[in-house]
Parts: sequence; structure tokens; C-alpha cells
Amino acid sequence: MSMAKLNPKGASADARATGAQLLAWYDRHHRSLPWRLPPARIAAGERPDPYRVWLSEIMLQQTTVQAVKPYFETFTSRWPSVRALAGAPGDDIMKVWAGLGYYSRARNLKKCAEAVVERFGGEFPADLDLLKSLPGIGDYTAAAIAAIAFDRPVAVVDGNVERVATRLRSIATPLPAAKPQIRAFVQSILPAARPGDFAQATMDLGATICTPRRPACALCPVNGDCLAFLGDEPERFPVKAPKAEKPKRLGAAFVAQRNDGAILLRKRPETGLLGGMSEPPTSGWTSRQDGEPGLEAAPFEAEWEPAGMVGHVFTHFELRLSVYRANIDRAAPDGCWWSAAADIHSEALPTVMKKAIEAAIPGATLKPVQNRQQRRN
DNA sequence: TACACGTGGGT
DNA sequence: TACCCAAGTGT
Repeated sequence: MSMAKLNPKGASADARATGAQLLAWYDRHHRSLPWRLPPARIAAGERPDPYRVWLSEIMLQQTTVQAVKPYFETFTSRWPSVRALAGAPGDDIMKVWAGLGYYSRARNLKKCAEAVVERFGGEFPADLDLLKSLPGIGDYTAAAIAAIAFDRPVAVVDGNVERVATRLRSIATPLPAAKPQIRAFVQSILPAARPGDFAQATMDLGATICTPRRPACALCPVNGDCLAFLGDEPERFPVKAPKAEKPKRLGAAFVAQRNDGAILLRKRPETGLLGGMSEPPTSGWTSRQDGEPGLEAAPFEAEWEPAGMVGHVFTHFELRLSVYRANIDRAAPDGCWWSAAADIHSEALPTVMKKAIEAAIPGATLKPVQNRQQRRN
């Protein structure tokens, strides 16, 4: 059992050994991911494409690898470079991002791509502060890009690393207050070489071994250095502040369908919840519990029929949406448009809005079978 | 510092 | 079921 003691330079022999062990583990057990260059190719002198590193890091913010994979494939196929993305219409980006959540990321994605083209000639900067000056890039993402894409020796601290670090050092300070301690510790075990591989090694360890619940400590390459493991309660870390209760809100959605199957949509304001995304007309979402929002919130008079209730859980509140449906044939009101039946699936509809449309018109948001229109052409 | 900001999977 | 959680950022 080795208790690491920091020397005046900030890194003990044990700490350095921890970093080296993580790298050795990564060489054997790294995950194979679409945006990742495996350690053997890094060792051979290759570097990953900074565009792909950036795009993957933005998508992976608060989002699982599994959810990101198909979106990353779609984005890189459609927009293979930051210049291509910068030239894309913002609405197209929102449509392709639809379903991935945290839509400010998609709005900032275009802003950032444009800034890279205008300010840096289409090449991502390697400098931490320049990276952080770009929209959507904060402390974590700047460090990740600098380390992974540009081989800069910086500490990369995400949720995985926070978990690994608080366990290794038995840091009982609740998050986020513990962040400075965590950063200092990660800095102390940072190897002299391979900062990008080291960052990904620590994240892979957190994702596959040092998991939030039931960590596989027996398989951990650094369990001999882990104070939480030696103290027999790794799951105690990290300590987090208690979460606030989720309020419940009520609202209504109005799904109007034209005789040819088109559905009436509008665009939400550019900022705020689901900003810049599309929706069928909805009421405001209130916290009152004295009854469901009713027809007074409808976009126009029609024979609105109840079409059920949709529940959806956002990060900070729960929503129950009363869905109404009407078949009408009229011009779209100001700010709205009729979206053809064949186009609904590719609109910038957040998941909650797809749920509402599905409640009113089952199958309406699914991708139509490719044939009829094609045959006519 | 604290809160707003999505979604889907795991237990 | 209810809660937790995931490669965080912006305000």
C-alpha cells in the first residue's frame, strides 16, 4: 500500500507511476471509437483531425457515446470539414442535430465553425485560451482539443476524470467545490508524453472500470494507488451536492393536419428551452396545478379534439403536455408553415415534439418508405 | 455560485 | 417506479 507524497515539484514517483500505468492500460484496453485515432497510430506519428475531435467533444457533452455515434457519422458525412459546416444553413444543422438534446450546442456549433474560418483561416487553434474564446468551447472542451488534437500537455477534467481522481485521492469535498483539488491532482499525474492518450485513458477508465456504481476495481490498473479502493468504499466518491426537486409543469400542443397530410409547424425563439427548434403550436408551460391548459391557447379556432397526454422529463422540470388534433384546410397563420407529410421526419423537431405529434397522428414523424415520389419523377 | 439547458439507458 | 447518470457551457 503506497501513500503518495507530493515532492516540491508537485509530482511524486508514485504519481508518475500512476500516469504510466494508465497509459499502459490504455494501450491494451482502449475503446475503439469513430472519432478516435488508436494509440498505435498516434505512436506512428499520426494526428487526429481537429475538426473531428472538436465535433465529437461538443456532441459528447453530457451525452453518451452510444447516442453520439450515429450523429457523428451523419455530421461528418454531410459536412466533412469545418469550412463545410460553416457554410451550412443553420436550420439544416438544427434538423440534423434534432434528438440529441441541449440545442444550444447546435446553435454554437455553427457560430464556432464560422469563427474558426473567419478568425483562424479554417484551422482550429491549438492554444487553450484561443480555443476557450470560441462559442461552445469551455474549460473541458478546450483542454480536450488541445491535448487530443494538438498534443498539448494539459489536464483534461470531465466527469469521468472527476470520479477517477476523487477515488484515487479519497477527495471528500463535494463537487463542484472539489474541482481545483481534482485539477491539481490530475496535473500531478500527467505524464511527460502522450497527453492526448492520457486524457482518453483516464476517461476510458472512468467509463469502463471506474464506473459510478459497482466499479470493477479488481480489473483496475491503478487500484494499488487508490485510496477509495483501499478504504473499501469507492462508490462513496465523488461526493455531490444534493439536487433540487423537479417542478412539474403543464402545457398543451395543437397538431393540425391538412387534407394532404401536411402538419402545421412553427419555429421556437432562438434562445431558451429548445431554442431555434420547430414545434406544432403549443401553449406556454405553466406550473399551475388547477387544471390542464385548454383550447384558449389554440393557434386558431378549429374543431380541436383531445388526442391524449404526453409526458416528458427535462433536466430541471417535468412536463405533461395535453395534445389536441384537428383536420383543417387553410393557409398557415403568420410564423407557421405546412410541413409536407414526407418532410416531417427531417424537421428540427425535439423529441418531446415528436412525441406530441405521434400522440395525435401515429407514424407521422417516421421516415416514409422511399418510393412513391421517386416513381413519379 | 447556481441555475438553465435534452435525452435515453441503467438499476 | 423513481432516480441516477453521461467526454459541460453560458449566463
